[in-house]
Amino acid sequence: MPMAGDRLYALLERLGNLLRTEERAAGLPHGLQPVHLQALRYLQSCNRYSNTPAALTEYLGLTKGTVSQTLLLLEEKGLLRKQADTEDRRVIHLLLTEAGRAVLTQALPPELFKRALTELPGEGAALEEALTGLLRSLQAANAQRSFGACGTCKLFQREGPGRFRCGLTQEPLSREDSQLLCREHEVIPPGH
Amino acid sequence: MPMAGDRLYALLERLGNLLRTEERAAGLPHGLQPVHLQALRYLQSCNRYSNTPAALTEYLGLTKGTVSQTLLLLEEKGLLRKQADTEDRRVIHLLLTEAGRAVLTQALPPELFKRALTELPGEGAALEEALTGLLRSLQAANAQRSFGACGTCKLFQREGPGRFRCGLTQEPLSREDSQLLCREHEVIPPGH
DNA sequence: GCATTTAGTATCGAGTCGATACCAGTCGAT
DNA sequence: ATCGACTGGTATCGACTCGATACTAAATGC
Repeated sequence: MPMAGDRLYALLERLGNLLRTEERAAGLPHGLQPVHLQALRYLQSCNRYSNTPAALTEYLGLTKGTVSQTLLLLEEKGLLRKQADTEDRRVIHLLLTEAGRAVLTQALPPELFKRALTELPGEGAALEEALTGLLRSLQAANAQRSFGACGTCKLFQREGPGRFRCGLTQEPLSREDSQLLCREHEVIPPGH
Repeated sequence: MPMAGDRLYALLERLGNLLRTEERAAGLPHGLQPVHLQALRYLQSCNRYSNTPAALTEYLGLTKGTVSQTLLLLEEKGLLRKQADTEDRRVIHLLLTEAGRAVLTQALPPELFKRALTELPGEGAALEEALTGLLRSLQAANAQRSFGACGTCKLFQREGPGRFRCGLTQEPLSREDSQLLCREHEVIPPGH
C-alpha cells in the first residue's frame, strides 16, 4: 500500500528525469551536458556577490572539485570568463560571455516545456508556491542555502519607490538587483 | 525579464537535483547509484507485463544499452533475478529478490522528504494533480508512454465490486492489479 | 522461406561526480 | 608579527553513467 508521499516523490523524480533528458538534448548541439546548462543559467540570474565557484557549488549541491571541472570546460568553450576579485584575491567572479548568453537563449528553457505549461489547467502561481514551499523544507532539512531572489530576503529593505537596500552589506539596490538570486538569501519566517 | 515559466522550470530542476542528491546518499551504503534505486522502485510498482528491460528503458527514458548495464549490476548484487518469458522467448522478466525489496524499504522514500511533506500547507492532492498534468503534457510532447496506474487507464473496465478487466488483454484484474503501473497505460482524454 | 522488426547484450569512449590532496590568501589570537 | 585555523579554488584519480554502434536471437509479415 503506497502512501501518498510516495506518489508525489515518484512524480517529482520522473519530472526531474524528463527535464534532464530534455536538457541533454538541448545541450547536445553545443557539446554541453545538463549540468553545464544549469551552471550557465545560474550565472545569468545571480547577483554580483553570488557569481563565484563556491556559490555555484552550493547552488548545484555538488563538490567544489566537480564544479571546478565544469567551469574549466565552460571557459575553454568561451562561454564564460573569470575575473579576479579586487578585495579578496582568493575569490574569482564568473561572467558570461556573449557566446554564453547566446547558448542560453537558444537552449533554455525548452520549447516543449513552455508549450506544456500553457495547457496546464489554472494558473501556475499556486503550483509555483507549493513547489517553493517544498523546496524550502528540503533545503532547510539539508542545511542548504535557499538562493532566493534578493527582493524576497529577510534582510531586504524598502526605502522608497524603486529604492532598496541590503540589510547585510548596506548597499543600495536597484529594481533589477532585487530580482537576482543571492547566495546570502534568507527566507522570511512563516509567521510574517 | 524572466517569464513565469522560467521560474517554474528552475524550481522543478532544483527539486530534481535535490532528490538526486538524496538518492545518491541513500544508495551509497548499498553501493547503488540513483538510477539503480529508480529501477528497483519501478520494478516494485509495475505489473507483470511491464517488468521487462524494454519497459524499464522507456520508463527511465534511457537507451536500452545503458539499462542493460544497470540490470547487470543489480543482478550481480542479488537484488533482482531474471526469468525468461514462456510465450516470447526473447523477453525477460525482472523480479525483485527479498534483498532487493529490503533495500527499497530501507532507502526509499527518503525520510527527509516525508518530513518536509508534512509541513506543506494544505493537502498534497492538488499539487499531485497539477504535477501529473504537467508530466502528461511533457510525455505527450516527447511521444513517451505515460506509465500510469492500471486503474486510471482508458481501457480499464469495471465489471463489479472488486472485479475489473483489461480492455487490451481481456484479462481479469484484481484490486491490487489496478494499482500497479502499466507500460500500455493510456491516459483518459480530458473531455471525460 | 526470406526480409523486417523487436528484445536484449556487448563494447567503447566521453564525461560526471566524489574523494583526496594540495596551494594561496584571509583572519584571529596571542 | 608570527602561528594556526579556515576558506576559495585547483588538480588528479577512480568508479560509474550514458549514448553510439554493432551484434545475436526470436518473432512477425509477406
